[in-house]
Amino acid sequence: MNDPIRILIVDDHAVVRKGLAMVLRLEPDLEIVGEAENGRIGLEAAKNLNPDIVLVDLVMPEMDGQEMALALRKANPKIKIMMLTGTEVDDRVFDLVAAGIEGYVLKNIEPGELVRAIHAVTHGEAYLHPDVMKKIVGRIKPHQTSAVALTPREMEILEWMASPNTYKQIASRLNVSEETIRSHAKNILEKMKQPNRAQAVLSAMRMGLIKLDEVK
Amino acid sequence: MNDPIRILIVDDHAVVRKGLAMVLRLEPDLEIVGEAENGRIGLEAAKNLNPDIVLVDLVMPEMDGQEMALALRKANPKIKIMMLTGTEVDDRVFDLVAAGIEGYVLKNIEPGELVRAIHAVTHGEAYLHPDVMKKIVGRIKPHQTSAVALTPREMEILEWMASPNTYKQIASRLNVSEETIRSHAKNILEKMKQPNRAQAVLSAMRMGLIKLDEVK
DNA sequence: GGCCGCATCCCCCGTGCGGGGGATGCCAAA
DNA sequence: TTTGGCATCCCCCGCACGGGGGATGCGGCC
Repeated sequence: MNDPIRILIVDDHAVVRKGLAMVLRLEPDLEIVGEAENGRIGLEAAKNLNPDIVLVDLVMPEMDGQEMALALRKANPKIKIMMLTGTEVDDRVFDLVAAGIEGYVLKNIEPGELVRAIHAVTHGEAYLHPDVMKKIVGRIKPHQTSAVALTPREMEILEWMASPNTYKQIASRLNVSEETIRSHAKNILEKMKQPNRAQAVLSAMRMGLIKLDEVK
Repeated sequence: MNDPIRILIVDDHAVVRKGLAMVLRLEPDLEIVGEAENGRIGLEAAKNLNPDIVLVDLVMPEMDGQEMALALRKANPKIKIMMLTGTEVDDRVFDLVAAGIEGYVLKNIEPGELVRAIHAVTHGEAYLHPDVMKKIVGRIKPHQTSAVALTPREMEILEWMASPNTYKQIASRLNVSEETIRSHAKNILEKMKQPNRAQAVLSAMRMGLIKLDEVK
């Protein structure tokens, strides 16, 4: 096998630390290289020990898990971070996954599942607890409003409307008259019930008609 | 143990169906109750057989996996759906997870992993392939590009700029002169190097300064 | 053949907005 | 104390855009 996975545990409750360590030590390919009782100490320990992965409790005195995770991510992005928390999933998960935290598990996780999660995360995968996933997926589709019936040409124009180009510029790109573009735009705005170009684009994005990254 | 998990397999390739069935039959608590070679037949079969979970290939003739999944979800939301697809993850995953599909795995998945995925999904969890997860998480934080130094007031105005309100309307909401808003807007556009209000909003959204759902 | 959706093109008007130039008062840092 | 950032307010200009009214030709559908 490969080298063992080097783990740092950060939690303010000694029982939790010891419990985790005991469970994880049963696995031959896992190695506990350190423990810390708050974020500040944990951050220092992570810098010194350079573990493969850090298990961090979210709620801690002095420096909580979120603060520590963000700082550690900045200091050494190669160290994987697995957030541990109680049974509730609060809104901080969005900031955390956005910051690139690899793992997020609840403390009632089965030991075997935790081990699998650790393996997944150290192998570059992401492991999010089903409840976390549900929450994130829920945010993905805030409004799946009824699709608007746009013609293919209108869809094309709509994409161009998301670009910085003026109607005149769009017209010259598409080799048609500016009036044609304005005419399409008028129809689009009416169909989408939007007051102006900017709102139409935002609305289209909400409906999934336009992707944020594919703008001309 | 409990009753076995009743599985319906929907794939247009007989080899894939047989292969899957063979692998899954090795598990004592899994039972293959039916096979179908396209979405239309699969949909009927699902209604008749009432399986616990349906494994659906994404690309199929007649009625593809997405179409079938959405129809089945509508017809009987209690039947879990696990989408099977090739090696690439296309944009349809967003629609699928938004529609509440529980599982999404690539066909190169290890058999053991597939069995675990089936168990997870039938137990009410979500199982998304790591690449899918990455894509979804990536959408949460599209680009965390270098932040632009906006003053608090400018940030506030920027959020209002994403709304349908004209500068005059924003001004009256905030109890300041229209000129003040225009002045802030000018500074914002200059700082963000954007040609107009619409592009500034899009750019701000890309940078994560504005969230799509929190528009005034 | 008639109807209709679709894409193309045209005109006019009012106004929202971008870009340029200012000014004032406040507060904190130097 | 002076400087500089910040928020507020003012004026002018030109253009992009929204909203209203059209027209033409093409293709499919009944």
